[in-house]
Amino acid sequence: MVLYKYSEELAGSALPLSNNLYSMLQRDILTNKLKEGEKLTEQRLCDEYEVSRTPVREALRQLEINGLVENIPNRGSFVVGMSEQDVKDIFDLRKINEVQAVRWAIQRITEEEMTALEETFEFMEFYTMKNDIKKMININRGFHQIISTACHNRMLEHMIDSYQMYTRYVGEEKPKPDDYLQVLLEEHRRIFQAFTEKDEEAGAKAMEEHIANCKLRQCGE
Amino acid sequence: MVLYKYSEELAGSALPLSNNLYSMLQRDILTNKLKEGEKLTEQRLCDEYEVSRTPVREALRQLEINGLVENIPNRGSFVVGMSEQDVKDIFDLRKINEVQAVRWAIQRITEEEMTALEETFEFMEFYTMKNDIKKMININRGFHQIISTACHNRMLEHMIDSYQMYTRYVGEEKPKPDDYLQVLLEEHRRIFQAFTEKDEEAGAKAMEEHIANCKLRQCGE
DNA sequence: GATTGTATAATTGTATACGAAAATAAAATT
DNA sequence: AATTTTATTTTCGTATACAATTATACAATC
Repeated sequence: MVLYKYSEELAGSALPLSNNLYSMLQRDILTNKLKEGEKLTEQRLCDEYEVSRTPVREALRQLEINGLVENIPNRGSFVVGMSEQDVKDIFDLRKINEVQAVRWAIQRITEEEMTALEETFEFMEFYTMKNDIKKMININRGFHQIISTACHNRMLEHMIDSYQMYTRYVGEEKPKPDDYLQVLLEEHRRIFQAFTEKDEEAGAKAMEEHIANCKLRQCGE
Repeated sequence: MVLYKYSEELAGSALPLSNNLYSMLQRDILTNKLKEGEKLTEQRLCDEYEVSRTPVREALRQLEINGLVENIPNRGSFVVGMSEQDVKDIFDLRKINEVQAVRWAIQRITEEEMTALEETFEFMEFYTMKNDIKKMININRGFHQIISTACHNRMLEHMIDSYQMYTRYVGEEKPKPDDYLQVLLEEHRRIFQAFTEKDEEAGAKAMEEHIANCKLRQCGE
C-alpha cells in the first residue's frame, strides 16, 4: 500500500500534487512568479490559466485562507507572498510542532504505521544509494506525513500538512552538495531509530536538529 | 485606537465577526447545527442561506482548506466537523504555539503594542468589575491577538488567528461559575505581569496554565 | 429475489450575463 | 495650471445557464 503509493509517483510525472488552479497559483506565488503586492485581476488569471472566473474566484478565496492573497472587498485580490523572514519563521514554527508530533507519534504509533514508516525509510536508503534527489523529496514528504498521522492528533496533522506547503518550493533549484542525500538520510535514520527504540527524547532531539538543518540548508546562514 | 476598537464592538451587536456565508457556515458546523458527515448540497445551502451558488461554492472551498468540510470531486461537500477529542487536541496545539508566542512577544514587543496590551488589560479589569461576560470574551480575543502580533512572526500570528476559531464556540452556553471572570482576569494578570517584568519563563508558564485551564473549563475533566 | 442494464433526475463543474462599485479618463470650473 | 466634476471604462459580486458527471428509479435478465 505504501509501496503502491511511491511506485505511482515513480511511474507518474515529476510534478507531485494535483495541477488544479489553486495549487498552480500557490506554486506561482511561492516561487515568486506572482510577486508581492501584485494585483490579481480575475480576468487576467482567466486568460493566463485558461479557465473561467468561477474557478478563479474559488482559488483566490482559498489562497486568502492560508494567507497568500489578500482580498479587499470590491477592489480585488493582491499577492501577499512570503518574505525570506517568513520562510525562516515557518521553519521555526514547523520545528515546534513537528517536534511535538514526534513525541506523540512515538507514544501512539500503531503497528501498521510503524511498518509504513519502516518501509518508507528503506525507500529513502534505496534512493539515496541511487542518488535520486527527486524521488527522495517525495519520499521525504511521505516520511513526515506518516509521523504527522501517527501522532493521532487530527488537528496537528492538519496543521503540519498545511504548513508544509509554505516551505515546499524553498531552495528548490539551489545546487546541492554531493553528500546532500547521505546527510539527509542520516538525519532521518536518527528519527527513525528513535521510533524503533521508542525513545521520545531522542526523537524530539533528532527532529529538532533535522528541521534546524533544513532551515540552514534552504535559507542559508 | 484600541479604545476605539472596543467601543465599536461595545456599540454594535453581540455578534462579533462578519456575517458572510463563510463565517456563518463555519459557525453552524462548529456549533453542530450542520452535523458530521452531512452532505452539503449546494442548492440546499442556496435556499437556506438565501444566496446563489457562486458564493456558496466559494465558502465551501474555504471551509475545505481549514478542514471543516471535505470535498469529493463531482460528488459534493460533506461536513467533517470536530469531535470532542479534536477540540481537546486543539487546546493542546494552541498551548504549544501560544506559549512560544508569549516567549517571542516578551522579547520583541514594541512600546506601542505594550501600551495596547496594557489598555486591553485595563478593559478586562473594568468589565470584570461590571461582570459583563460578553464584552470580556471579545476583549479576551483582543488580548491574545495583541500577543500574537507582538511576537513578530507573521506566520505564527496567522496560525494562532486561524486556530483560534476552532475553539471559538466551545462551551459557549455552558453555565459559568460566579467567580468565572475573576479567575479569568487573574490568569491574564499573570500573563500581563510577565510582560511588564519581561520575564519570559513566567510568561510561558502563565500562558501554559491559562490555556490548560481554558481546556478544563470548556471541555471538562 | 438479486443483479445487471438503461432511462431519468439531480448535482456538480464551468462559462457567461448583468447590476454595482471602483478606477480611470475627459471635461468643466476655479 | 490645478482642481473639481462628470462621463466612461474596468472590475468585482452575484445570479443564472448549460454541459458533464453522478445518483436514482425502474425494467430486464439471470
